Amino acid sequence: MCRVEKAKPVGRPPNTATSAALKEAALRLMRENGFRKVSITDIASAAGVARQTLYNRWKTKADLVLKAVFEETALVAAEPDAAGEESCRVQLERFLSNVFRHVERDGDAMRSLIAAAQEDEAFQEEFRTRFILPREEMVTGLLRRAQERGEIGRNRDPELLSTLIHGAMWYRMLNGQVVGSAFAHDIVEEVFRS
Amino acid sequence: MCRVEKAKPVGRPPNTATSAALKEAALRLMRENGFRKVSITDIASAAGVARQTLYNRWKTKADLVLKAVFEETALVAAEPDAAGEESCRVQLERFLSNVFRHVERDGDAMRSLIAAAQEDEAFQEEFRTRFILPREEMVTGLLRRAQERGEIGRNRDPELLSTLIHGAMWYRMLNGQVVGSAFAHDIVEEVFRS
Amino acid sequence: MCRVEKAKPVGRPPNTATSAALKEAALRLMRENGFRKVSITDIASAAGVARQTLYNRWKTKADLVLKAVFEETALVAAEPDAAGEESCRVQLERFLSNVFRHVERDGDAMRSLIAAAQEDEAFQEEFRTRFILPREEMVTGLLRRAQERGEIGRNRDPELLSTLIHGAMWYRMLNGQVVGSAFAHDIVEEVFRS
Amino acid sequence: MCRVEKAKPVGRPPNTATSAALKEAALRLMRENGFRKVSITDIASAAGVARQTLYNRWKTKADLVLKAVFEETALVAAEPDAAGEESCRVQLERFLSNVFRHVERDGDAMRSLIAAAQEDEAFQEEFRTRFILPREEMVTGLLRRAQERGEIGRNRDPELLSTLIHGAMWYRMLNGQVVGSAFAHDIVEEVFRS
DNA sequence: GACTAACCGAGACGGTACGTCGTGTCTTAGT
DNA sequence: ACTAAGACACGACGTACCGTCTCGGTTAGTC
Repeated sequence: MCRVEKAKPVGRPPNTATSAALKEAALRLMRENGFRKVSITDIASAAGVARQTLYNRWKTKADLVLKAVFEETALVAAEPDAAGEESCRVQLERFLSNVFRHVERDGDAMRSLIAAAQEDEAFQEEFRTRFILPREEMVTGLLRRAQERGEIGRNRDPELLSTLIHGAMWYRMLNGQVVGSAFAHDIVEEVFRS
Repeated sequence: MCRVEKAKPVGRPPNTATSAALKEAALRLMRENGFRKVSITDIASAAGVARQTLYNRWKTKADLVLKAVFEETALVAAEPDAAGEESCRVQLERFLSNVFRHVERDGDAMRSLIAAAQEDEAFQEEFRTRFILPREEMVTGLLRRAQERGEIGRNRDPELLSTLIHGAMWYRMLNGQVVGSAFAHDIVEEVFRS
Repeated sequence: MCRVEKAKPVGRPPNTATSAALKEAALRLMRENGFRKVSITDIASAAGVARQTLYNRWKTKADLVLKAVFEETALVAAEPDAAGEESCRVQLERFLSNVFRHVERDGDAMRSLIAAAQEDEAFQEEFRTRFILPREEMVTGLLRRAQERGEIGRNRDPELLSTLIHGAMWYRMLNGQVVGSAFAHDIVEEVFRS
Repeated sequence: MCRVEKAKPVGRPPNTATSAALKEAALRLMRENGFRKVSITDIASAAGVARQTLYNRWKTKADLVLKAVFEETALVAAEPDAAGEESCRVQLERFLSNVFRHVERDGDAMRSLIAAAQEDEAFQEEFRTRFILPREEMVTGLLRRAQERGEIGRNRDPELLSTLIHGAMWYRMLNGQVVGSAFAHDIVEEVFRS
């Protein structure tokens, strides 16, 4: 029998407070000034930390910000776990409203991340796997349940619908337009029309 | 009394061939390496031109590329001028197919432009006015005609549909997925389902 | 017939005041703090100039300092042009006294340069060619004239004597000892003893 | 009454093999790459030892190397203990030949040490006391004996001669020229000429 | 035979300097 | 007036060492 022993770390362990300070500084500065405008030097000195320390933990600025955003939104985006009698339509609208509200706050950060992903293959991949796909699957899953319950027709394609929904959000966001609960309502209306 | 109708230019006029060479170099290099990876210095020296010459004609790298892309796509995106008996559905699908085919070639440039727009207010505005809105209106107009002809219901919202359509395209493009004629067909199917 | 036209410079010419300021700052800082302790950044900012400007003109800090020292000492080390009835012995003693007085002032800089030369082949070569050899030849020439005049014997080797003389100076200098006119006198005494 | 004769060490004593490994690695790396090019990190990892271990035993890289060189050359430079009938002239020539041969091997290390001494007061002092002065005194002593024996005149200054001799060696060494037995012979010839 | 102080490997961390790159502006001289 | 070439200030980049500091684990010699 073979138990996997977790690799025992040697040497001085990284100071978790330092990591936290860096993440916090990165998110704050990025929200204030945008991803591009913030330099690694800025983040490090805002966190009161040597620049090298940042390089010790993340490969790039994008890497750091990405991880920081993940941690923050991990909780926020908790699946509605839609039990009960509530209709999928209502659930979707509430989910979109929540997401859109979040975008109202962190939209600039997201825009910056999407922009950064366009210039960096590896970043793109990680962003997609850890951020985009999970959200896509939430919507796809919800729509599939709606199909099972007969709220939308058998002939509809949940994945295409999910692309349309997220695409609409991105399109508005990236064009500097508002995304709010009214927009969420309109989208749901269109998707669920008989 | 003497009014100056148009400022008569004195001195040596700008060499139009130079502008063309710069645009050509900019587009080529950007297609090969992406917007961010190409520096103004690169473009200028690829065109065999001094950097200042570039600054004399465009404010920024983004400005140059934007103008260059406009000129190239001006012809491509010529309005279908939808006369005749052809259904709007068919027209829309053909239009989307055309656009998508173009995206397959210049998608990287477009992605770069969209990314650049996220970090530059003025660029965003110009990109939106001269590139995005015209395309949006083409689709909106087409859908409105479809509504008049009864191809889609009175209760549908052409602008929302246009956002959904363009959004889907952007979403796929920015996530590094293919956009092809099959995708165009699926979208049209969804939009025109009764 | 082929006349060598001197390469006509194009573009904005380097600002000579900038070069002068950099050289001056470099020499001053090096005299105050020593070669190693002075960073390129220090020199550039002391001269009120961008760091890149320094890199545009000299390959390394050593390169800059070397050139600066050359220019300064070019005049100082003007050959005695030993005309007249004065004995070579007197001429040599005066020459050494002059050099030693100079060392009293710039000895630290010279020590730094010699040190730097030990870690950099190319620097060593240039230092040797442009600084050391000329001085060596002055002494060798003087001794050769002394030989012709019968002030020293035919069997003596001017080059060996020059090595002994300069070596003594270096040895004292590099060991932090004083080199003064008394030392010059003692050396000459030893060299010219019958 | 209890006087502490020597502080009795408690706890685990330093591993002597570790010190030896560090010294060996330091000398080897320095001979291969020169003093400046070798970092403390390099030495420590070449010896398979943590950096801190090095700092526990020596204050600086120079300190380590200096000590290591001392130990190695302590034996080499064993005084000729000039007994017997051999003339001082022969003894000096043999001594210089030995030293010069050693320089042929470890000259680069010595050059590096001399260079390092120019930038570090304390290092200079230690280098001088423990390395240079002993060698100087060997030569001075030898010359004084030569004077007593009448091999050189009463009016000569042994210390000046020693400075000339060592200076010549340094001068050649620091200028990247060879120092060999022929050079030793020439020097002795000059010193002992009547 | 257990205790305990020092040793030791490994790596975190704040610094400082490095050399390179790109941007936007400027200064020349030549067209 | 435009162009080619290049100077220049500025600011960010990623890397390399330095010297110090924390960890966890290991001895060697006393109690």
